[in-house]
Amino acid sequence: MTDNRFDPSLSDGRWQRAWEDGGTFTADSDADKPKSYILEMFPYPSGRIHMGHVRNYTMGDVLARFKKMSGYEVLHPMGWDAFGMPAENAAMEKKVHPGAWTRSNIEGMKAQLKRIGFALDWTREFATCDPEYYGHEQALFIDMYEAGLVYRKSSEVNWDPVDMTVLANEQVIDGKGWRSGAEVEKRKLDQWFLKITDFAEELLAGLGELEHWPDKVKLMQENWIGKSTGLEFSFALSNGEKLPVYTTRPDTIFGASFCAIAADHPIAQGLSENAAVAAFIEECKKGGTTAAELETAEKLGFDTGITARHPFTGEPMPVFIANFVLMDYGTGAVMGVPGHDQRDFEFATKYQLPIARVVAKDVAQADAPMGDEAEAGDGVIVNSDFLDGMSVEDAKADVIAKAEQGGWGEGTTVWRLRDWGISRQRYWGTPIPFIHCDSCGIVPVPKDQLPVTLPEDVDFETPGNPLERHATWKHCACPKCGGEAVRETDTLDTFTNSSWYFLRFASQPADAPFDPEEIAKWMPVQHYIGGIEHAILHLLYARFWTRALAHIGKFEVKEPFAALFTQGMVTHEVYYRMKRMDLSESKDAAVLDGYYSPDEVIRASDGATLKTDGQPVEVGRVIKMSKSKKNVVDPDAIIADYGADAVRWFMLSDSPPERDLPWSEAGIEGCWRFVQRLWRLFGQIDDSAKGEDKALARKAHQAIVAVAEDIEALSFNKAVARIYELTAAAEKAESGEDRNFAIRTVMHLIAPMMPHLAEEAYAKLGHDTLIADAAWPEHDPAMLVEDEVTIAIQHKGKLRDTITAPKGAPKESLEALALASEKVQRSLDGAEIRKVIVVPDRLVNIVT
RNA sequence: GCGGGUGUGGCGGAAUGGUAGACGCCGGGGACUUAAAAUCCCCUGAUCCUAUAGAUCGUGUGGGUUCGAGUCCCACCACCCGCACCA
Repeated sequence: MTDNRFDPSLSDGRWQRAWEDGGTFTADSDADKPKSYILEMFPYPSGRIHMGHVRNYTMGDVLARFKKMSGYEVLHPMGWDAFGMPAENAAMEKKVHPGAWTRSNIEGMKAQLKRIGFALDWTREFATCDPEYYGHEQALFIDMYEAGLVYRKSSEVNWDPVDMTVLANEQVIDGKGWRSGAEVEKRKLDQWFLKITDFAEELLAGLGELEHWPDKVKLMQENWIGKSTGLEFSFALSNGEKLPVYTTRPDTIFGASFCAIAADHPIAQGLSENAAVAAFIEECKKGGTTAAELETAEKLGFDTGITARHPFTGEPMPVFIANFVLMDYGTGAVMGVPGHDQRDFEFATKYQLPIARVVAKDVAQADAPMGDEAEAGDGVIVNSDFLDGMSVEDAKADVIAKAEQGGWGEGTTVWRLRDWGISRQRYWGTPIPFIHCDSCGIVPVPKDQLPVTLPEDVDFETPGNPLERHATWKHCACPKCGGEAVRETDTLDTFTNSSWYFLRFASQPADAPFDPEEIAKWMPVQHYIGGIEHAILHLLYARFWTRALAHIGKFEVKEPFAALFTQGMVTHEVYYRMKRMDLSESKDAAVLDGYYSPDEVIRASDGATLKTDGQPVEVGRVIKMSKSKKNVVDPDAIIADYGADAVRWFMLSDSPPERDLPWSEAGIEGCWRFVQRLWRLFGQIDDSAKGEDKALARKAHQAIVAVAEDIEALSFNKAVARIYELTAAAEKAESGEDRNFAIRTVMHLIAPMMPHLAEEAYAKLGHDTLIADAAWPEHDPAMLVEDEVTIAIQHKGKLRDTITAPKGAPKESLEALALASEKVQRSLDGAEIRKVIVVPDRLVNIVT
């Protein structure tokens, strides 16, 4: 390489090999240093690394390298979330085995990651489709079964007719399969479940201790868990049956004027011999589930003719089948209090049921007429017999107490969270390690027979579960009685695989899923970084597995991730053309003709043209990179042009990490220029030069502290800005000891961010060790303090002048200096000074 | 509908209640060069202006607290995200 130009095509590989050969980033759990576990959400091996991965892993990498330089033993592993439907889809489309497809993708993506120079401990790499990994998962699953956390039940499931599989509630979006987009159907199947609801209270309470998680994510989980407290009680019905209902507002019980049950409630079903009832139930099922449809859906009811007896007044109330009552929440039946619940209000208005006021602002307002909507707010109870005058809270407690004393109801907690249905009728997943025996029932596979491995010879020509169709795989002997039996052919939801992988990274004995002593050394993960799209599913399941495993005595850790960071997406503007459908001039007649990728387009400051024909293309919004919009930039191509460090620097610059990062060609060019600028600067260290530059030295010491703080806070964009400032100051400075110090400081500060450049420069200075192993520079606290400060002088709230004063100058002298300013005097223009506010080392504000 | 977030130059964005626009990108001007690339220097919120000076306005809108508000409070607007008939 030439001296005045940094050549990443030579340097990147050289240092990547040096780190690998030296085991630089291999974590030693026996090291006598404080430990730090840095983890990014592991990728699904879909084929290629994309910019989103690069951004995610660059952030973790900077943290990991910085922690190492700061004296920590760092665990920064990588692996593959390798089970999942894309592999099966590929198998169907391309006629390759899911395993072969997955392995080849892993190989390619691993090479891509290495090309970016991530400080990963590859010795701990695994894929969740490795029999060793999923075998341990099967063992843990059996442990959970034995602890009573796994059960089977016949249940209505979300059936995806395209993927031919069951979906979790979380995987159904607006009534459609999250992956296939197909309309989801209801089916009854025998399913395996994990008792996540046993941990609902814990998972909710645990959120309170997660100080370093984004509030947004905690709130989303809180809403998902959905705790509510209230009263469950039964109405006596005119047909002799009992109708259990659940309410969060027992205080409004005197305002109840009807009952409503879900269309699939047993009582409704029992009446369905009546054609009118059956027709109404059918009508309720038709309603769409999209946001817009629900918003506008009219409240519909069918009067069953049955009446319910009010527990206090004894009054009969009509019982309706209603389309707005959900069977799978509470008891599937509600008491309708139209005055204080908006849905009940709409319903009562439509069917002309009484709307009584039982909550008012104060007792004097007891007879105030109701408006045109329900009053859900706080107040005092009125028109409610013994509750009159009580606060809402007191009345709730009182009614619950009365119900419990009277034995007709009890205070209960209801959760929105459902148990986790983990059965998938799919091939490419962890086989559920159980055997069905006609005489012994359900029998776990003995642990010494684990792993239950997937058969290799499967076909994907027909939809459905290949394990079910396989000629021999499912047939086996019962471990208990030795008779003929069949294996469970369901596999575990892929979210299971990602629910404990961080434990396996921390510790990987051959004969157990993990070693509790090693777990104790590394867990919890100190920084967990990934996309916001996992705010609920993955993060809740991982928290559940960790708690469940702790519950059955596997280790002490309760929460897996001490700090969570959700990074923004990498975005790019879209390029497209419209075409006209007809000859009219109306712009509305134009429809999308097609999208163009950034490398098909020449982008100028005032627009964009297509390379092939030189004609303009439309420049659209800046949105998430996606193949369908063609606004993707391939990391490999960029790295080939600019090297790994320029790309890494781009990922860290400008946008705060939690926000979206707009990719731009100009931006990466700028990063490339900075790489070369640093290279020239690093070449200017001259140890023979003499000369002081206290201001520069001070800047360098301040940067050491500030950049460290910024990295710890993951404010990479701020760290980048400070490094630019120090670089510019060092460039301008006269050569001498302090300049050399400043340049060496820059070299160390950029080492976590641009490690190849830093290593190359470090080696050029004659070091035969790695800068990756070097210590973060020490700072001199005395050098952090300026001895001169700039003081702002304000008058009438505006800046009039600035003066330079020694740090810590007394108020009186600052005031005198301020008043001595000619500009200030001009602004004052002889006005009478009423007050002077002096903030030491900051400003003087003169009030007239 | 409920909950949460965001709003600052042409763009990405800085700013413990104390000099708004750090830093980067774009743009303009200049130096070097036969030329280009590369590099370096200067300018770059708006308006006014008697123009190296000076003034006014300016952080979504309208109020408020304060000597002083991008920052705190109240009301509103726009956009984004999550949940959604959850009793």
